[in-house]
Amino acid sequence: MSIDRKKKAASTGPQSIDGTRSDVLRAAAKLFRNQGYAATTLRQIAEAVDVKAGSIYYHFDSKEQILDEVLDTGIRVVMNEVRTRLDALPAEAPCRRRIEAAIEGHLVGMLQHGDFTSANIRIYGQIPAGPKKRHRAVRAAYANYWDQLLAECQGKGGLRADVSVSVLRLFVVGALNWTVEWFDPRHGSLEAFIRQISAIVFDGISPHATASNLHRLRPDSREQRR
Amino acid sequence: MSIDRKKKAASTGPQSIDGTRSDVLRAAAKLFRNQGYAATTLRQIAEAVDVKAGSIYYHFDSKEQILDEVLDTGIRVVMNEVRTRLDALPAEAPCRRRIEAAIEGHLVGMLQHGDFTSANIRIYGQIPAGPKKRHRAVRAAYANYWDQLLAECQGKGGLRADVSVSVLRLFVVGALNWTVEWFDPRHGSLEAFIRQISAIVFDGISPHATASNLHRLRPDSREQRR
DNA sequence: GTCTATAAACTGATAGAC
DNA sequence: GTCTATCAGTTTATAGAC
Repeated sequence: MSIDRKKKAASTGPQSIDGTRSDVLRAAAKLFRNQGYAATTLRQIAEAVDVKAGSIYYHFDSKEQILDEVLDTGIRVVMNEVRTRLDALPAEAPCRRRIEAAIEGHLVGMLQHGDFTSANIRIYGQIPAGPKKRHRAVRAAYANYWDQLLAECQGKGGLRADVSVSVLRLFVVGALNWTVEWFDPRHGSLEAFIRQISAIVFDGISPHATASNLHRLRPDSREQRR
Repeated sequence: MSIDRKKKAASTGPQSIDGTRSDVLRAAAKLFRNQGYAATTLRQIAEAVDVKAGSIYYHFDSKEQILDEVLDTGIRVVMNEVRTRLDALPAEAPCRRRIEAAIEGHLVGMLQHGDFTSANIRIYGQIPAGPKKRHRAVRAAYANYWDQLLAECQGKGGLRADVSVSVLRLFVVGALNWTVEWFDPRHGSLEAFIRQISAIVFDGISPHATASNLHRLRPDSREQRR
């Protein structure tokens, strides 16, 4: 029996160094992401970390407490990546560079902690009222962080002014959030992906005179305009 | 008892004219959206349409069959709105206008059938393998529809060429999908919203010389560039 | 810290009356 | 078409042994 445990723990790899408690959170995030909160049973979480269901109650008071921690982690890892990059920029950095740094941090945070961030995004609209209300403050803080960045840039003329900051933030962060659902590292590096997404966010899908499509500016290959 | 039924049916409004079967689908879509598939019980669906749980099995073979129809409806209503608008355009319509029509159709379809479309987006990643596999063809057909539109435009130079069609489609459709999670009609009309979203999708968040921010082009109010 | 055993409630689905 | 009654299985959470 203890032999079985050691074997499984070894196959679980270096994740187990933090102990059962963190293992439960990681397993829960993955299951919440792929099945939803209500559909995930404590027995499934327990089995994933090679423990019996009853043992979980030594580390957590309830299933809802596990949910609380998974939700908060999903936002905090992203916020940390964004804040780190923005704090590293010089104070006089132009808006485009600052927003690029925020986009990069958001994407890196999302894609490197996919189970926590994807679980957060997927299940937030489906959880009970209690956890939803408790988690709201963490979400609001992150939204506020973006709003301040964007509002400052819009005030300086570094951001389009015909759309409100809140709509810009909801659109951009929403679009970034969704990339975790379809980004595939087999189709290219994360760095290249970040550059592409940044380009679309800043300049849209319209054709631009970039190095890779300059040839399109020859009149005969241009689409007819009206 | 039959009095109670009539009273409830009247309060349910004109939705009931299609009969219990459609009522079940509408109620299921709403519950799936807000609680997830597994968390929604047949008893909850039954209660929402003022019927007993056992009665649902007269109209549907299983809970999974209800899921199948809710999922398919969520994509089909959107695809119909998009196709209707594109088919109404003249054959020589420029790419910008065609893509604008697709964006408008997608947003109208999503926001006017919010429970079906939001349920689809929210729970697709969390449902059992059977329904997921069955639904895949409907999703692929819609993705293909966008890909053909975008590929044709990119070939004509009507779309930026430094990002692949599939990434452009995934980003744009993903961003549009997410708007159903935050669009609030109290903050403005649907028409104005569509114009704003189209503007961001085509030209990005960078400042532009539009009528509403021309004053920003005065040199002294412009952000310092480097 | 983890286990077993169990309580109390709920689940999808079926059978048969009306 | 809808109802009631019920089956067999599952759920979260608890109690107490080790």
